[in-house]
Amino acid sequence: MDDSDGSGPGTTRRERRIAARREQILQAAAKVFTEKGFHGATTKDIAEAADVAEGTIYNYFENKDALLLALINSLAMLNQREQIMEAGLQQDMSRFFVEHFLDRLQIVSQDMDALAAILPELLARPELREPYFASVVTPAIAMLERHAQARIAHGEIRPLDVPLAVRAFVGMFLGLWMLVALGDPFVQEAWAKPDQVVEKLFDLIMDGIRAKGEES
Amino acid sequence: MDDSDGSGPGTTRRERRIAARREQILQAAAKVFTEKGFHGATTKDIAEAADVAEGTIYNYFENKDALLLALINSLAMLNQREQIMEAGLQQDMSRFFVEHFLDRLQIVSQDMDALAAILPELLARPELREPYFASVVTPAIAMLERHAQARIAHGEIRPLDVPLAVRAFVGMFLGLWMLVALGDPFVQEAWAKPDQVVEKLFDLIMDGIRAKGEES
Amino acid sequence: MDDSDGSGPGTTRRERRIAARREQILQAAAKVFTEKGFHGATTKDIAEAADVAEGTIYNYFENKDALLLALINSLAMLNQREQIMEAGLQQDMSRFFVEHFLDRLQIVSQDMDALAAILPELLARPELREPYFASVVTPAIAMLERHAQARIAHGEIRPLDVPLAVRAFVGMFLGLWMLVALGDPFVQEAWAKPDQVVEKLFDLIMDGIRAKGEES
Amino acid sequence: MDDSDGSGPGTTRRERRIAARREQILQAAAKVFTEKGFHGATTKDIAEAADVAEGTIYNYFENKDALLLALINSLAMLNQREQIMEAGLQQDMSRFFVEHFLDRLQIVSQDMDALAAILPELLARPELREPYFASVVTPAIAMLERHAQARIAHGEIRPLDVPLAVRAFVGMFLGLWMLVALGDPFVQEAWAKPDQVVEKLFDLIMDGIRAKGEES
DNA sequence: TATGAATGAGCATTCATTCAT
DNA sequence: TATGAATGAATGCTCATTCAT
Repeated sequence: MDDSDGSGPGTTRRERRIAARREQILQAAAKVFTEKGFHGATTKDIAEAADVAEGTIYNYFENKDALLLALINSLAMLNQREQIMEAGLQQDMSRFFVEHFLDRLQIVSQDMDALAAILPELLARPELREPYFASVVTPAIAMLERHAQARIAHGEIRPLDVPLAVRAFVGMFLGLWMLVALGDPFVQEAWAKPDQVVEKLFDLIMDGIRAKGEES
Repeated sequence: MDDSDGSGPGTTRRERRIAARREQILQAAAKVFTEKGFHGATTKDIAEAADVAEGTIYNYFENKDALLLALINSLAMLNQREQIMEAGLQQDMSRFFVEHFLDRLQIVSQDMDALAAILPELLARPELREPYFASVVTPAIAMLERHAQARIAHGEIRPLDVPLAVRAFVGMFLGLWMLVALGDPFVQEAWAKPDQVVEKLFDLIMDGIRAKGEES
Repeated sequence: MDDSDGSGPGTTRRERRIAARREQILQAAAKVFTEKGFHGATTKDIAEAADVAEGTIYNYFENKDALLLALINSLAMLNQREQIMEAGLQQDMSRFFVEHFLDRLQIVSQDMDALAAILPELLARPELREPYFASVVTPAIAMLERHAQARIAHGEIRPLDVPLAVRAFVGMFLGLWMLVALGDPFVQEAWAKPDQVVEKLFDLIMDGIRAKGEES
Repeated sequence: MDDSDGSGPGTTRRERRIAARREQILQAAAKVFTEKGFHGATTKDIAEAADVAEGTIYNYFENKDALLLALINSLAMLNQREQIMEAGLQQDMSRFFVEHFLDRLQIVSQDMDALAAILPELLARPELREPYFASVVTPAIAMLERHAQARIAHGEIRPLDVPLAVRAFVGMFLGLWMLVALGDPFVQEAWAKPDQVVEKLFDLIMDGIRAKGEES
């Protein structure tokens, strides 16, 4: 009804205020979930962290579960980086891997704690798993499969079971992330100065662990 | 109070009865945690599954958390298979990897659901992470590191950053397991007929993904 | 603030606007109370039904209870039909009873649902009962008592305990109404084609149920 | 498992303890509902009135609604007096009416307050009305209809529309009860010394209000 | 006046834990 | 030891009411 300032296309001041409040609450929820886990976090905690009354939460989210879902979806948005990866086909593999991966690491690191708060619920509750898997994991894997196929066609990667290899690759990073989440000090440190680590991992993935003299 | 039979060294009938009861409750807890997750499981559920009164649980375990800890520890016992692995150094790598891995898969598959029930709590609660990490993850990684070092010394594996490589390896399996837990149908199917998959993974790990003509 | 037109004696345009708004909200409240009961109705419901913001309600009514009281009072206004009844003394009893009763039935039927929504609160909350009883029930009964006295004086009704008889009479209709409210299908149907029913009831009231041959 | 005392057929001590506790809570609920109405009564109130912890209520009743339903059902048991009424056919009408009615009044008076607490919910909530109507009202009316038919056959009551007459009769008492509940001082007093009132009502019902000289 | 977002007291219900039997 | 009824603190959520715009 009131969009008299030119602040944005299709967003009134009211809509922006509402979106901001929603975000404020969502961030608070992410913070508290991260600190105490989903079950350990009370709506009171979240309200306090958001500097809002408890009831206000319910003006923006149906219930506590809806907060979790919204958080999952916001993490899912990381996926919109897909384009970069398609574009990455131009680069040679080493450079692409290193650059893209470092880039990705930056992003994931920030959300790692939030993910660690969400993952438990994801594992424990099938009804949350399906939408998450469909909207986050499936597209990411599909994109990597296309990427790998292109590299194979281009002769950079040898022909192999692409779905499995991609999942092994994705799994490796998921697993390394999990080691961090579980508190492994080695990976935690490595995560801190990632350039060398990423290079070494690239090496492992490209050439495997076999000694030179040996034959497969 | 009663050790009049010679039934075992250091275990009276009473002690065995107690141990059996404890195990009965623990198995029930594992079952219920698996089905409903730690938070979804009530002590009432567990008592019913164990065919025991609610109060009886507290004669064997301090509280609900203690059940979780005991379960974590019992999963940690998988580690006692370590000897096999040390012995495995005699075998050539391919055979060792395949055999050991298939073996392991059998065990892990059985406990996978229980782990999926426990992991969320592990991730959410730092005070549980530390003992778990120390008693399960650290020894497993250390053992693999020793194993890898031996293989390097033996010239089967090329010299590399062993701690990182081992963690990448462990992470890969953790990550693949997580994809199963998250519901990825491809890995779930692959998990079902593991022989081929294991072989392909071995291949990937040994030789990497690089096309033959290329040079590192 | 603005009474510049001569629109009515003592009512400015503003006052009329205010009264209209009040009525609009009150009707909405009646509707929602009827549908969901007093406790089931939220101020949000009422605001939506009145096509008004929630806060606006509080510009016209102190609180939710005040809405109920206003509704009670508006039902009490049915009482202003009293004059008709006094006038009814001219008619012979049968005609008066039938005509007046049918008339009344029309009115009551419309408000029956609203009454069913209000009555529960009336029964449950003493502080509401008193004003209602004083403003609605007492005058109605008093008027009927005068009417009955007149009929006795006129020789149409035999001398009897007027207060009791009137209450038995009033009670009978209240009770029949309650049977409808409780869902009795027989009375509900009878309510639908009232002419015959009213005649039969008149008969019962006038002559009782005793068989002709019998003596009191 | 333990019925070693001869205290009752098929009731163990445990069962009796449980039944007693249930009754204790139910009585407390009746009391609190009566005082504050269903919505005004909190589970905390009920627990305090029953001298029990809040949680204990839920060991005996599913939820607050179940308390209400149990109360409704316990009032429905008044109906088991039916036999008396069938037997009452032996007595002459006047005596039967007076005796039975006085008897009934004693009972109803005691439960009147509880009924006043329940009725509002009955009126407001259709899902409660149906079972109540089916289990309490329908049988009572059916029984009175049979009774009336028998009296007609016996020549004590003139032929009339039995269903309507019975409902008018039932309605009259319901209505009088409601006037009491609404606080009418006259009926309240009359209720206190019922002998005369009952006789006068009998008179009204039997002979109607028509003056002797008049003709229908 | 009208609005509707913010508020927070209040409530039904759950469930781990205790303890008398 | 085993039992399971009793406990009551803790929690998610509702909704009448307020008040800044």
